[in-house]
Amino acid sequence: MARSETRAQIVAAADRLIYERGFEHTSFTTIAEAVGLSRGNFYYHFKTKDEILAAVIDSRIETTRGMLRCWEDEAAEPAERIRRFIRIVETNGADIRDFGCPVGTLTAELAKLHHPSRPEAAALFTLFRDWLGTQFTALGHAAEADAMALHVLAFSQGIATLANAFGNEDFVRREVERLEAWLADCTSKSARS
Amino acid sequence: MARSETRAQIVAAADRLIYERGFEHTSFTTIAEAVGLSRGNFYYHFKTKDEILAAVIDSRIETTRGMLRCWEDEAAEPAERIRRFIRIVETNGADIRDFGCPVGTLTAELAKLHHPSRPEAAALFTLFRDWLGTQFTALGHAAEADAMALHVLAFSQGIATLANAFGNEDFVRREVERLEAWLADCTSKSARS
DNA sequence: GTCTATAATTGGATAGAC
DNA sequence: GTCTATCCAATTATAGAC
Repeated sequence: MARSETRAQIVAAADRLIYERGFEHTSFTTIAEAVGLSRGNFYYHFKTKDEILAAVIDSRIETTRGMLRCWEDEAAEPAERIRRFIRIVETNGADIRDFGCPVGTLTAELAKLHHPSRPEAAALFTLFRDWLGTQFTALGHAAEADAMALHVLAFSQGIATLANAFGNEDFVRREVERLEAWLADCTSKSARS
Repeated sequence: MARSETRAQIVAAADRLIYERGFEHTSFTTIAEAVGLSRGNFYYHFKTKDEILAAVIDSRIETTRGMLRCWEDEAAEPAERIRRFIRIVETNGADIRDFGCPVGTLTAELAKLHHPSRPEAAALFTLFRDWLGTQFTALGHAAEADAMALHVLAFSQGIATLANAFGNEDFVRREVERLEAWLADCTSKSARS
């Protein structure tokens, strides 16, 4: 198989495994087995475990950029775009109940490990933060755009954490509605002014 | 040293280490060194790593119960009690920025590991959930008490996650104020009725 | 109750044949 | 580009002396 193709398969498998089992608990053996590769061959593609993690984070950054672009294409209204973000805790409900938020749980794990890739993982958060900030600026809240972006980000992280802990669907729906009501309130305020 | 005394020391060291480094990344060696004990002696007190985790969770449950009782003693007003809870993200600001919330990060890790002690870790969340629910009921919101408790719990989890990711103090203060404003709004509504 | 010594396993990582 | 064989360090865990 072509070098880049195998590499892509490794990154895809590692991405999923790291999400489901955590970085530390994901071994070379596990990833190699998932791809159907020998451990020896593995080292031809990645020299160290940290290299795989870096590749996975890069891949997630690209995927996230694509998703944000997609939301921009699908919705012209900033408020509707923000709603797309808010609803991912429902869209990815099953995964979040089982494994939490991929960004939040990875960032938390890397913080505890003092891992060198920690800033890159946090950059995933920054991607959402900046994108949400841009939408709030477009809504006419330039001065508080970043604060509002962080609020939405934090709120959805909290929902993800408790959804994972309790597996309660009603709770997720209720909190999403609460956050959407808050957003609607912001929107009406900007429309009024 | 007396059996129970050494055991208590082990649990205290393991508690802190698991919080700072995560459960999987905390080895017997690390805990033994922290207590100043040989690895061999260690097995006299705890047969398996899972046993230590169970003891740590039990200890956290007791500590939490004590903290909740303390808040009840210090504040008679339910709203003030809830405010004590909301402010722990500031009170424990430094730890949360470095290691996240001890309950949220442990629950998330154990979920990914499919660890048998997962329910016990979630019980820590339930402790706060029920206590907050009791306070909201006392505030005259019996019907929505649990939903409001979960809201406060989720909100503070979100703050902890982002505080850990970004290390932003302003953000924490702002979000705590936002949550306190929400609480004040609830209180005024119950006062009016 | 604490120690040293050691087994058994798994982890990351390398060398070299094909 | 993929394999097998191997190394080394760290991990959980046990046996038995003191």
